[in-house]
Amino acid sequence: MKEIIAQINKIFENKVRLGIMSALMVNERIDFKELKSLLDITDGNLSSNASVLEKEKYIKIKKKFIGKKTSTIYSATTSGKDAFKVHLLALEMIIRNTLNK
Amino acid sequence: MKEIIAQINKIFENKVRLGIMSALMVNERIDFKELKSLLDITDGNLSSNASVLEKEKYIKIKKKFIGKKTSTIYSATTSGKDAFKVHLLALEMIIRNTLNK
DNA sequence: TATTATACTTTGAAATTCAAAGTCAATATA
DNA sequence: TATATTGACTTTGAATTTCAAAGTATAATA
Repeated sequence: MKEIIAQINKIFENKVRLGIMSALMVNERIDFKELKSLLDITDGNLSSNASVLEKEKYIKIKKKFIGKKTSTIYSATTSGKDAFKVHLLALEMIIRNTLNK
Repeated sequence: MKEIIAQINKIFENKVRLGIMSALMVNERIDFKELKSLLDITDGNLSSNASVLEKEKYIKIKKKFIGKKTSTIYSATTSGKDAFKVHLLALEMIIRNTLNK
């Protein structure tokens, strides 16, 4: 049990960050607006949680110009994807040992 | 996506509480010592997180005497089990949509 | 040239975390 | 028989985290 719990990554415990990572596993890149509407959260919440993931080097944040407007593009790093998989596998084990009991 | 994320229960985001609930889904009752060693956490951490679950009525905390020593016994309530299942099903959907991609 | 809109970021009050310190009864030791 | 010490927790509070309101910067519009 403790071995599985130890695989739980504190950074991914937060549901916004869980959502960001999940979205970035399926989509190679997503912009701010899209991610915000996908997760249905406030600007501040997305921005600050994305910063947490960036600080851990789990995602990359790039700013581009679409015409004259800026656009912020998010993508997961390889280490972010790997760390997230470890986290999900731990959750999967917990689920497997818990449901249908 | 937001519909799934909305099913994530803030109380169960914390890994100690996730571990407590998971253990109490599989075992009808567990005592303090057993749970502490199962999760490998400090006394204070177990005690305060169990209190959070009790306040939500997700678990019951009973004190018994084993000889002349007190023993604290934890068990999940029906509503606790139900809430935990909802949480795990949401995680399961995220995992299913995320892994092997 | 205001004013409003777009696209975020920063700030900080409120909530949460978790180990150290505290409580309290039982038992061992001097 | 005082008085440590142990066992089984609980409480406290400093440190960290959360997240929406306020702020910033540029562009479009009236």
